[in-house]
Amino acid sequence: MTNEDIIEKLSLTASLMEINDENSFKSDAYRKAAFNLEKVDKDLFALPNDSIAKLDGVGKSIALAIVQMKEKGSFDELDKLLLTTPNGVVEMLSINGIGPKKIKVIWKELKIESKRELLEACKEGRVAQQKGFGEKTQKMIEDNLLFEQSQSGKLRLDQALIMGEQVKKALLSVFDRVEEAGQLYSKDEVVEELVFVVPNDDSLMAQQKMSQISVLHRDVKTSSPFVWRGSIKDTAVRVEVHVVPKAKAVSERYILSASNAHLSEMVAGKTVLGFLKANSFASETEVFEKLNVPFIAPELREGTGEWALALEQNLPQLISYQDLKGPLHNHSTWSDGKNTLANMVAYCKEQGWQYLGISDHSQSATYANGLYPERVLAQQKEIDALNASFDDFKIFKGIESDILGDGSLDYEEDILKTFDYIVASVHSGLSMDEDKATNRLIKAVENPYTTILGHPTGRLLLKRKGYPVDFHKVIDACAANGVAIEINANPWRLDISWKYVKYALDKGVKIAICPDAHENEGFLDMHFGIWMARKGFLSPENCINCMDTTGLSTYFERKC
DNA sequence: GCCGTTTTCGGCCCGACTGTTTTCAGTCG
Repeated sequence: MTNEDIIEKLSLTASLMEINDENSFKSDAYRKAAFNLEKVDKDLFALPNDSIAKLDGVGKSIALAIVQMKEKGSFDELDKLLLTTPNGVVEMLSINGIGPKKIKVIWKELKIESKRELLEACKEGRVAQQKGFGEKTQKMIEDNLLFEQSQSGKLRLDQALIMGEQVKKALLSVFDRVEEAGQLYSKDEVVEELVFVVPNDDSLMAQQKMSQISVLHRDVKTSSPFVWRGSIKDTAVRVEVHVVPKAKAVSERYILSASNAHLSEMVAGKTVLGFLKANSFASETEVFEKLNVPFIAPELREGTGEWALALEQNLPQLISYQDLKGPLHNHSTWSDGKNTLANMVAYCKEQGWQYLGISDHSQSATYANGLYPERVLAQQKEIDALNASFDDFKIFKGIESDILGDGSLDYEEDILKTFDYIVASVHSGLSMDEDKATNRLIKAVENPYTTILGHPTGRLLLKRKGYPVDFHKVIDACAANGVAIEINANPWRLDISWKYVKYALDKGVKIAICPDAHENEGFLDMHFGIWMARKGFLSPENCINCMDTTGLSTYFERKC
């Protein structure tokens, strides 16, 4: 059990208490304890029992709950609540836009005990009739339930990589060679199924071996002698295993992983698909050698212009993780991050980076302990002192400024001008139509103090769609105002989508690959950002955090 | 349930936004 698991269970307890009419101050106490524990950077289970109760917001009862979790993975109070609350009601907590209070009404008044029943009730108009509900709320619940249904079984890339590794390990227990293919190999932002290629000339034997793997469940209807289809047992996660003759393994893996648009392109007089099917290859390198074109990376095989560039010998040198010189969008204990500035610097130095850009939340983000002007100045004083103590490292003074409802930034000019750079992002008022969202972003981009446009759509993959944006207009505004665009590398976001990166580059817009780290481990999310950037043709010279300290300082000064 | 005393009880709680109300409750970041 990790700290995150403990926090999740305490938050769940708070919600269940609200649903079950427990004293609201009691449920608040659990919520507050969970909130405070998010800032604890020590392993809670490693702490001695008596020091757990000394943590902020944790008293005798919650300390006991944590100790019980250490012993048995749960605690009495939560177990009791789970016993009296139907599973389907607990699951409703994941629906965006409704919380414990509304769920209580749905359960107690409408006698609904599952998401399926809730969806029916929405369609029949019964939900809107309840006090406190209305047509719009009903429509929102219905939309969100349908969205959730459409995402069922899909995985974020980070989840897919972990589960893919587990499935691969299971496959390797019965096969000598297993290669990931499909969206795992092309590094899609969302993975719909885990696809593998098993090079094996005896498909019958291979199928028999598959049946020995207990973590996988075969779907008899869709499987065939050469393709095993099914899921990870007890989940909706789809798995596909292609047993292919060894001589065809390279071609098959390529075909299963590239987009149709990529495979339909004409090269050497035939389609790529035809070429791959007609030949055998020892490696992917050989595919391109035979065509006499430079290697096209698996991430780039999307059919978005890569063949034309390859045939002209003009493919850009794609960015790699080693090109990064430091992270720019990060949060410290000054706002809602877990680590102190000094601690973050130590971590960045270990990674071999030259700088750390710190951009804590701005004043409007009160929920995240956003910085009022006096705290901005106090933080900058600490940064000055730290910078004075380094000879080969620099902290850049930034802020993640909320883009307010009217598109303006979150401070007056006297504060805005104190930063080295500003990441401007939207955090509230997310339900906007395309015009409003586009204009709000453009207004922020036109602010002379904006350096980087942060997570432009506010989407959370598989969870929240994000508001609609006219990207061409926003990117054009970035080009006109010299504003870089962030690829937020947090696997929940991956925002801006790689699909718009090429357009941005064509317009001369620079990209920043930002981890949005709230703790040191979060810096490593930049790996996800790098994959997305590669899908979008990004080379190091167009990524601002591939600049060295001097180059980046000059880049920032240009804006100030 | 937690905290901090004006110590063994009484008060806790951030504010914008939305939708449902007719002055506010619920949700979220």
